Amino acid sequence: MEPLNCQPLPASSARSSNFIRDIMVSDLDSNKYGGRVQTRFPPEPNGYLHIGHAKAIYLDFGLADQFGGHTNLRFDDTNPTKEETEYVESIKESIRWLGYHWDGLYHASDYFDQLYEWAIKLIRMGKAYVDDLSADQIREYRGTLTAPGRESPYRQRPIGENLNLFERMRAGQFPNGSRTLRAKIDMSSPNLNLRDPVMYRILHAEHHRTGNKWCIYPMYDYAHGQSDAIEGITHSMCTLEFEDHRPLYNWFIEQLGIFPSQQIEFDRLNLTYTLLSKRKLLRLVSEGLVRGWDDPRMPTLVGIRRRGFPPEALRNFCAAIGVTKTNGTLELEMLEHFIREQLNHEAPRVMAVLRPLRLIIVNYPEDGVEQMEAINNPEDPGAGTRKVPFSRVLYIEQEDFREHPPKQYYRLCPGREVRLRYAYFVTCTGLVKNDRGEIIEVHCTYDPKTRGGQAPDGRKVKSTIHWVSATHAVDAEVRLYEKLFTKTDPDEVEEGKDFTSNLNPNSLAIVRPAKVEPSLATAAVESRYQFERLGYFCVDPDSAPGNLVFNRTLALKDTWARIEKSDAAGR
RNA sequence: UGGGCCGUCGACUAAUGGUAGGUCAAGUGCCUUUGGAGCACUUUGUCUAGGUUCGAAUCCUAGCGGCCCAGCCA
Repeated sequence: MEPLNCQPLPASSARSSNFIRDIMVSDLDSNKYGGRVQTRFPPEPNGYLHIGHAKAIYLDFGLADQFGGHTNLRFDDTNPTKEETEYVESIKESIRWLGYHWDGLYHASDYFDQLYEWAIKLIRMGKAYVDDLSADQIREYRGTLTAPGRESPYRQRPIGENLNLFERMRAGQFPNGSRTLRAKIDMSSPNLNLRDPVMYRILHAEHHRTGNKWCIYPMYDYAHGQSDAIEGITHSMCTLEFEDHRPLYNWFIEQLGIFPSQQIEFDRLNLTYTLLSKRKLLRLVSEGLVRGWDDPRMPTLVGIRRRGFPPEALRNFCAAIGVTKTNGTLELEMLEHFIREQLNHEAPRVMAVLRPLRLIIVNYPEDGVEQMEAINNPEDPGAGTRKVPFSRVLYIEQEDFREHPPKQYYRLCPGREVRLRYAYFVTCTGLVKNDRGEIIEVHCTYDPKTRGGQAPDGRKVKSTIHWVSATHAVDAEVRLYEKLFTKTDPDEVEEGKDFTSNLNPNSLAIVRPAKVEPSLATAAVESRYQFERLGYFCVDPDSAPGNLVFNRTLALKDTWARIEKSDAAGR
């Protein structure tokens, strides 16, 4: 057979091999699955997807795609007490947002009937039995990591009795927890998962899809592999902690003689300054430590989206980080790099002033207004230009003026000439302070011959600063985000404390009103911009006409900040 | 201390017995109408000890270190 891996791969994935791709290539070469690659993404609908899932999605969908394969979306809904339909739509929406499309849409619950039949088959084969032990007793009988378990007294129950009892379990004749169906494997196995694992438990609970049809529900281990087999999944990827489950995954498939799906485990994504545990994220939300699941500081996909991370950047990130079986933690900076790279490429530039300082051009006509031509995106000539109104009174950034400039500070200060981006050279001639000694106004003269930003005599200025025209500017609320936690490992805490003690008190700062150029007045929700010299910003869903709200996605890399920092450290 | 998995620059990841390479981070310089972006250069690495081999990150042995497993969660 012609190896499919000879086909050119998409540019984004044209990098070195990884062990999963190697397995796929080898399976294709050996024709193990008739030339097919079929994967699945199996979220449990009990919470929101996070950046860790983005990696799984990238692998499940992306890898299959590279070999012309297919990917199913399968909701792993075997526990009605935890799962809710409200999560289903959000999960689907996040997958679509990331840019992926599933082939089949299934639920583990679609297979409850088949799973039940297979359970009966295993009972008939003498490979499963109904156990009357309580949860506590089962734990006791299971043994420990170092000591073997003991067989349940019900283990040798006759097949007919097992059949009868299991049927009555299903019929609802027994209360929750009173009995289970267990696989009969090996109570002395060093792998705890093989010590007669529970296949079914009694749960008198309404299921979000099957309603009250069932009161017994399959466990993950009994449901997952068989669901894979039913769908003809060839490569079933999951995270490392399931390695110990693989022998069980294979055991059910072998006993049942069904399609031999194979489970492949990879390393979960860990990021510095980031928590990716559903339980802890839930605490942040329920205790009001963030504003919700889609708070832009959250690592959830809905949060990241609201923050303004482009989906393409996430895909590039996943492609770059690779996949292995090594447990590690990625530096957040790696993620941020791919966000900036994408945004630099696609975000239109605009001017906005976060902390306005009035600048008056004393030699400019009182009511003069000019439309200055500005480039929308220097990285993309096709993005064209726009007009930005200029007038006598402007706002500049407070940070861009110093009465007493430190060394290496190139921005505006008394006597210094700088360029106003896309406008004129201006020279500071004076300043005005209030009673408290704060600078409230800067006075400048402009050189009319430098219109557009070039001096005909060829003289240079050391810096260019951004501005908005005071009369034309639009007010906006700007939400500035920083890392949610102060420690690279948010779980690193003193005795008696938990991760909430590592919350960064400055993770959200609201600036209001910021002054933005008028072209932003009609900016659509979710559209992404670069505020020149400041960073990348996007329009928050809270935004409305006349009430603009922006989120800072990420600040630009700031060489000056680094100079200041190392300067302070050096002193 | 039963079992499983894993150890390559500060971080992540390639090299599939044959030149230890890439990305991020850090640093230096160039360039610049964003102190952005870009470009160039630089620093740092095969857990340890033996062994096999002409040749070992790769194979073998023994250590050391890390992660996971005792839910009727997934």
